[in-house]
Amino acid sequence: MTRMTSPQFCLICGDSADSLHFGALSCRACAAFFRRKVAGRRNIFRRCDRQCKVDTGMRKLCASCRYDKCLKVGMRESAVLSRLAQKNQNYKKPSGSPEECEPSTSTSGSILENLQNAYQKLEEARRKAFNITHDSVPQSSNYKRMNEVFYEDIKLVVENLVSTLQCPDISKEQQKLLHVHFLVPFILLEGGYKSTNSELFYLPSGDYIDETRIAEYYQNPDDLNDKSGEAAAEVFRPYWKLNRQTLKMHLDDVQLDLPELLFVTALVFYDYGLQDQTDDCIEMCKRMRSQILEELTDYEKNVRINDDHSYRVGQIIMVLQAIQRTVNMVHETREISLVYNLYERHSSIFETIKD
Amino acid sequence: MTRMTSPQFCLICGDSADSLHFGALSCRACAAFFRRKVAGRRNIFRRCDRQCKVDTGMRKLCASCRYDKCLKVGMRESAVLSRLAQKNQNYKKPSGSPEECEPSTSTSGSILENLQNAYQKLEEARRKAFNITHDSVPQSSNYKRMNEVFYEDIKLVVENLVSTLQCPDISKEQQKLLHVHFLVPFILLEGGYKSTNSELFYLPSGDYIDETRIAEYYQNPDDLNDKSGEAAAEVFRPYWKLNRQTLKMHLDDVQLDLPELLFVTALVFYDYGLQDQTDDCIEMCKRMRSQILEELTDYEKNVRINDDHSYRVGQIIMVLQAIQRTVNMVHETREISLVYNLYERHSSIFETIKD
DNA sequence: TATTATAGGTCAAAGGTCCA
DNA sequence: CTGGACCTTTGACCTATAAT
Repeated sequence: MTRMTSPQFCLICGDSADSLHFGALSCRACAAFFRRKVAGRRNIFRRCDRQCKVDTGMRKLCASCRYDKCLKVGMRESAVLSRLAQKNQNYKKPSGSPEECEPSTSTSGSILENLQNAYQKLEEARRKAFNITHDSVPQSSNYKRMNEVFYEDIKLVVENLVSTLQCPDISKEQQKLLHVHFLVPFILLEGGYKSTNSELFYLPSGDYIDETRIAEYYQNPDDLNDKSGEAAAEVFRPYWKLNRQTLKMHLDDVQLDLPELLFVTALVFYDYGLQDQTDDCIEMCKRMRSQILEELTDYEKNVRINDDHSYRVGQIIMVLQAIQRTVNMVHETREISLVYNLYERHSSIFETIKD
Repeated sequence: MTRMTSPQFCLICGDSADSLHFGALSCRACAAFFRRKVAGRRNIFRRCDRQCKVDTGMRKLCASCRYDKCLKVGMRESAVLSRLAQKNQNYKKPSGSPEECEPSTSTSGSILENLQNAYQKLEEARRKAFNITHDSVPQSSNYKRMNEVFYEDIKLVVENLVSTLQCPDISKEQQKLLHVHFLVPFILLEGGYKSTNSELFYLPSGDYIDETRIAEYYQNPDDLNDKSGEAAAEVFRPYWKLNRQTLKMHLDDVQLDLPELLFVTALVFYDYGLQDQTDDCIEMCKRMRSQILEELTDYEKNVRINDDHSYRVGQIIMVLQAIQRTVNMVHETREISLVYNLYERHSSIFETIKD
């Protein structure tokens, strides 16, 4: 704005001025000095009595006086972008070099890392609960056993996995909504994952159901008193057919690895478009999904050697559609309410965990 | 048309707005920013978690969030360089880097190209059928009119769009299965797409329904003889609430452009996991989906300037889940069978086309 | 033909990175 | 840590063009 023909001088050191920098006419050197000091945010050790003369020759001598003069002639700390960046917690360090490829899995506090830890704990708890040792051989199982397993397993999933999925600033009711909606798709998803490439269906206990011989196992209730057994069997009866048609086919196709399974798990959890979901909860889920997708793409780019990570991400996200279809088919059978009954029996767990 | 005397503000940064730019009210700076980013076709390095607030002070801080916001408030990439493109059909985008990839849209025989042609024909047919001229102004419409529009439109969709979607080596019954399953999600998807960023719901005829005043329009049947009118109104009644909850929210978020809409459309068509779908048909759909996903990733890499195309692809594929949920909710109302009745009336069209 | 709205082009100013 | 070379982005200002 002040474009004068006369030569101008740096208001700090008197050197020939470059242009306006951070709100004051200055040379590039003083501008760079000011930027570094602001960005560095370190205290400037004062070694003088504030009387230093700052000029071209002396400007190196006293940083504190030079900085004072910068402020005095009108430079504003807020004009340094990297200063703003620090106020903005979301700002990442820009990667100058193109070959920069820090795998973001190592980022502490990442969603994946949390989930990996939680899942490890879950598997550990399962080993204990179901007496799985490293040399135990998977056994053919039946529906009664399956019911017992899931009855026990839902407890473990809630304790170890669900409880670690953060829901910042969300009411307990809404959290519970997410929890309730999470369990069925998770059971479907994880079951399909563990049974990838197999004709058998693997339970969380490590045992399996041979789907080709389902009929004989199903007519084998030797304990008629156990109502919950029948209930769960009812719930999971339609599962086989539906699952094979939709979800299992997808999962066998996509061949998820464990981190990918966990990303999909998290996406399933932070679902939105649910009935009775509040706007706040939807916003939170959007934010979380955005973060998860970001981490997933980082994972595909940097950790897996896949060249075409976009394609891979697309394939993985398509699993969500398959899950959605399967869940909806299960819902249509109306027997899903029984699962919620199972959930209700454990709901005290939520109450104690979410204090 | 909306020339208000009150001062207007840039929808991106809140600065005082200049005028419409590339489809959105914005200041000159944001307009220039958007133009440069699109025209430059260089990747925007994302250094944040997508949560940056873009305002006058911060707008310089995060280019990727600023760009996202441009898209979100309605700026269209296609509006940049549109003049040049019109003047010179052979206009090539400036290639910043020598190894600039050839945009795959030009690939002859691609799925996208076929769909773009088909969709253009469909829109052309709609203009003729619904008497849309370049100077016709959208009218508020009602349910009776909506029914007429969809009754007519399904015919046009089948003739112009569905008929061009190839199903190699598939029996007519299976093709019909795909066609029938396609119509509802397509109507939902395209309606949501055309109504992006609007509170109104736009019909294929160009007219709109004002959802806030739905009740008064719904109780307005002046022709009780027209059974199909009532039928379709019944079908689409639950649509409004469900759609707003799930699909519309996604679509407003993702801001698909036309090619992306068409990719999603194709993915919806080549669905698998459908009841009564044969293995052959499933195999075909898998192949087609794979090809579509490939083309979509190419498109995101080469045509759109998005830095992390993986993230974009993931976002887009998530729309499939939202569609799936909405379709299933519509199915649950059981009124969907009426749509199939509408379909049946036109089924002769299939018979003549697929010889 | 003049006007208006919105597109594209240009360039100095400003910020950032890198290295000796 | 410093200074300065060098690069990229920004936004004010200007011109171009299509529709009216």
